[in-house]
Amino acid sequence: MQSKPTTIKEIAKILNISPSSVSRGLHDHPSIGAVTREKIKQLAKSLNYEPNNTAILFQKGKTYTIGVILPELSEHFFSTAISAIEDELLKKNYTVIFAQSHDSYEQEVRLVEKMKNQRVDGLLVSISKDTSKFDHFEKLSSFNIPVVFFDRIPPFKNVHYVACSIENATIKAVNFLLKKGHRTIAMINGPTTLFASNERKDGYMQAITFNRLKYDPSLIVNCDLTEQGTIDAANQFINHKRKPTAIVAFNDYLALFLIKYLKKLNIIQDFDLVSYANLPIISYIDNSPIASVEQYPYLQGQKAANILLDLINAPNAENQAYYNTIVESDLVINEDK
Amino acid sequence: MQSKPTTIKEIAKILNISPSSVSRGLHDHPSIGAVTREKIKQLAKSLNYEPNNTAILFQKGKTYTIGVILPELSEHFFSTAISAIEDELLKKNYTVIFAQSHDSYEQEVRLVEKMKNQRVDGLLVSISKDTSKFDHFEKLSSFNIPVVFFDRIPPFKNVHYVACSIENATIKAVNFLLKKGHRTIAMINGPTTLFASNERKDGYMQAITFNRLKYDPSLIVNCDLTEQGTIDAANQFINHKRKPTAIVAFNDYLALFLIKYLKKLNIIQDFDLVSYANLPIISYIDNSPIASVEQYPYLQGQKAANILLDLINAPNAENQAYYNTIVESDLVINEDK
DNA sequence: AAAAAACACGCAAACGTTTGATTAAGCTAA
DNA sequence: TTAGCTTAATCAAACGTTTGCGTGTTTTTT
Repeated sequence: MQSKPTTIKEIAKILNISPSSVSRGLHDHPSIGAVTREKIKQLAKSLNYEPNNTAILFQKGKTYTIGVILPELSEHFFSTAISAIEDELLKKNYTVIFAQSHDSYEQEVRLVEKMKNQRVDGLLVSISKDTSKFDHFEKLSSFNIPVVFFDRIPPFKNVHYVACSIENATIKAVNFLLKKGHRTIAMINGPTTLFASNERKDGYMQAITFNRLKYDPSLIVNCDLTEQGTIDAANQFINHKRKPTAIVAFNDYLALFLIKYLKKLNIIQDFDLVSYANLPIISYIDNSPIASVEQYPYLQGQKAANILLDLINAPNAENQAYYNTIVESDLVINEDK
Repeated sequence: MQSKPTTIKEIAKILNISPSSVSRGLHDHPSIGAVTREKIKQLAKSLNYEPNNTAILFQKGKTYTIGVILPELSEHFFSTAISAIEDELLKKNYTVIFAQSHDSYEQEVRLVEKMKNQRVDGLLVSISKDTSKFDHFEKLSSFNIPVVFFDRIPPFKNVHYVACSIENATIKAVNFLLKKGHRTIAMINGPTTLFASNERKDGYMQAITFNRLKYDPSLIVNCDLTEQGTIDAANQFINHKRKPTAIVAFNDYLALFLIKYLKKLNIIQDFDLVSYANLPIISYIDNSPIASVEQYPYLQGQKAANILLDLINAPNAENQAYYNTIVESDLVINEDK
């Protein structure tokens, strides 16, 4: 028994009134009398009437749907962020559709195109590692589809974005290590192509120079984020003429590789580690970083979602300022250490 | 400059042909001549024509959209599963919308309702911990919306599902421990209300009795999945007259709690641990479980997605059998140990 | 050369809902 | 009484696309 869903027309026919009256009745429009309104609502209920969303969306030219494009959903950072986005948008009765770029620029371009065809009301994006051109996003503005970037953002200001101040956090992190007495602090950074790598480097340099120490460029090593890359980087420090006593790792994944390797060499106790939080359970690990930069993915997701809603509902889509929101990241000290 | 999107009608008007011909031309319908077809396609391209999806969906009464409802996206298991689902459905040009029940039955009911209103073509669901009634899903079948459950499935056969054989995996796990010489094996199980708990218990009992050992019910302790609950359970074993030499933990989260506690008591070396994999990096932990039951979330997601597509495109939605797919889970031995 | 078939396209309805314009009836105030 | 107002409802168009059916023209077949 495949009951076709009830429609407004059917209700109208049964009640011998017009479909428009039914529509208005269901929406409490003042021009429908109380008696008729109740009759409509009761019949609708008893027939299990459910508005046909596709019809409404089509009619209104609005989809109440937000697209989310991010590199990799199975990374904890992103799954937490999108979890927040969904929670936030559900409250406002928006629907979330999402897709993963898998860190491929071409895929990202395709997905943006697809989202546009889906007529999303707006887009939340964390860009792929490969993305250095942004035409595919600019095209959206001519269709009046607002975009808010989060966490992985383009390197310029004239877009809406939410991100963490990795630079400030890095300053805090290095200061913390300096205060603990460390004088030779190394950093295993990400690829130079990443904006995030530059921020870390800048923060590091600022902290060092502010404390009137000499900045030694050879203490920052870039790495490709793989396990082998991390090992190679570590080797440079271990054999360094000024052997560091503390290491700042680009993220928790690198920190894990590093810990594993240093343990194997049995020199883990020679270093204090600081990392940037991606993994929830890293604190359970022995010899885990003594401090961690928390980037608040849930908060970032929340804020990005709300900014997007603001933009969608802004009356004057014209000449409005760009939202450039910075979520202050915090240095979380691992108590056990 | 907010260019309104081009429509088929406009193209038709410019070319002085009917909208139907344009539509057919764009779809390579045989009844449109090659010349006209090319003219249509070229103009469409130059005007940046993009089909209005909402109109198409409305017209076809199909949304090419799949809903996914799961308890908690930020759990690694689920983010991996949905990652697979998205990858799989994107290939077939379906769109994914999702929502989290946050393990609340009421929320789940609401979400099912919402998905139905969205007119999804099908639903993939991992049920909440609280769910013991299933009317909200049964309602869907009268609207011809197929549902495939994965991982967290209802406790009966007359639905479509994909899940892991936790029972078999548990047998393997216990056998593995027995082969290692353990004779007193404890289990920290989940709440008795969970189907997953019963499976583990059944597997445990089968392995024990098959090996002609005596089953001691006091060696299985149920726990509420919290840290304190785990500690309470552990204490029962530690003070047990037959102190176990191996412990099977309900999942990696419990294993973490357990490891932390046993380390604190400095008796971690007295136990061999086995757990069920939820966390990707648990193997990096010292004293981590010596073996782990892998439940293949990516594979489960893939299979569930494909089954759903089969159901959606099945010509005879009537009297067809239920897909009851079991993904064999494997016991992964942690090599380092 | 006539009949049949193939081709190329147009017409109009349909999908379900919303909404501006319109109307008819009853009521109020001068 | 009559113009004006309120109330309660209807009408019809519109959103963009698809599709069954019809039709006129050309080509093929016999």
